[in-house]
Amino acid sequence: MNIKTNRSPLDRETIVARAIEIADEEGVTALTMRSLARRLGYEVMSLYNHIANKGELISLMVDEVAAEVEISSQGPDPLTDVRRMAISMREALVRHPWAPPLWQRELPRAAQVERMEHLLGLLAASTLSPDLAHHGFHAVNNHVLGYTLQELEMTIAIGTESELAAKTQTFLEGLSPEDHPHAIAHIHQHIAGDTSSSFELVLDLILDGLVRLNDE
Amino acid sequence: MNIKTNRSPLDRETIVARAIEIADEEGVTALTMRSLARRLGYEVMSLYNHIANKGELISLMVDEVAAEVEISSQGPDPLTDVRRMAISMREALVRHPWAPPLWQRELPRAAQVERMEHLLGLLAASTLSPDLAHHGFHAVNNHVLGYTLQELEMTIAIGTESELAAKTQTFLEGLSPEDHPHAIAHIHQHIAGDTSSSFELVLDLILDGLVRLNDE
DNA sequence: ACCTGAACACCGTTCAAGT
DNA sequence: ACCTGAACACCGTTCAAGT
Repeated sequence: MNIKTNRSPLDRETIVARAIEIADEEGVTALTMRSLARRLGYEVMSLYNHIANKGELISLMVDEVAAEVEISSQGPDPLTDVRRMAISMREALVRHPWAPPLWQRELPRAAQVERMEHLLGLLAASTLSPDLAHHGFHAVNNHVLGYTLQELEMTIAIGTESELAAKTQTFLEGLSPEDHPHAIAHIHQHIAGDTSSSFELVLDLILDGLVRLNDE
Repeated sequence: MNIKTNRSPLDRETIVARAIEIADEEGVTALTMRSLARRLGYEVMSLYNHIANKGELISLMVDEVAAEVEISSQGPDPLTDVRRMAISMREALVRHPWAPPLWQRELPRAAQVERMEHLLGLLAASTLSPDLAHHGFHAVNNHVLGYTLQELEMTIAIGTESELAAKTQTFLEGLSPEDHPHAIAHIHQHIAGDTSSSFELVLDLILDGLVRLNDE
């Protein structure tokens, strides 16, 4: 009796879905071909019948996160839709904290291309010049990615997880108030602060700046 | 005769320096404890007499890059110095393309803290409100990091390296002009474009936006 | 105090063999 | 066509032994 029951048939889609589960629950470092196979109820080598290698797996996982980004097109004007997509992208990235560092390591796949195409379309439909639309695409993209990336690192280091919070605490105590007053104040602002409003503040700053530059 | 000649004595400083050499020349993936030991002329295990583990090594390497960022304070006004530091930071990151993805994975070390302290000091000395100074720190930081990160990925994927350029070429050909006109145009803009002027354009957009928001 | 040989517990991946 | 046992070539790291 070789056939194990209670296991779904193996295909790319379910492999990627389980891989995302592991990464969400236990972090990317816990995602190995072996741990993935174990969760699926198959042997490691079976995975290679459906994906070329781990790099392809990760690329597929990232594209699945990209697919969660809302394609917005109902706004009163194109830049409002750009704004909504930026917020939706941040939400998707926060849902999958392992994704930001891997976001653009491979060439974009289907969902990523779709998101990119739509975002560029919105910018082209706006009042922005082609040149500013190009810069705007990257400015928005980088802001979302950079902000989320740093926010997640900060949350990991400072958040309520007692173990790492202690590490940060000893770090903070290592800073002398006379030598590093601003750094100390900055970290305290973080512990008290509301990050998501700060995200939108800078996002609007960028969008407004683009429009202003365009109208000059 | 156990003593090998022609090798510098082992210490943290030279270990980190050689590690950076390997990463610069052959990429981070080529940096293993074994390859590092080989370059130093020692055995692998000797490294552990000077550094705790590979994580600490990488953290030390990143701090060395942070030390290359110019601490600017001669400008006509504080925000000009902020601008200069942002440009200097980008230059340091471009010099060490492996650094951006690792930039804030660990708690900041001495040089990183110094850079942070000075940057925050400049923002505090500017006309910006404490709140906007806080947001400004992250906006500038994220822009530099995000922009450099995406620029480096793009360069790797699109640059003159024939092998990967071909990969991008087939990717481009996979996009149909009727379905993805904007994406195709965007990539062509990249191949032709001047990235470093775009970096400064968005940087100024952010700095001007902060001042404007502050003066409202 | 610093260096190192041997070994351990992992990785991703290949290949030939099974059904 | 898909699954898998055994094996390979790597990792980072530990520990006891050397000097």
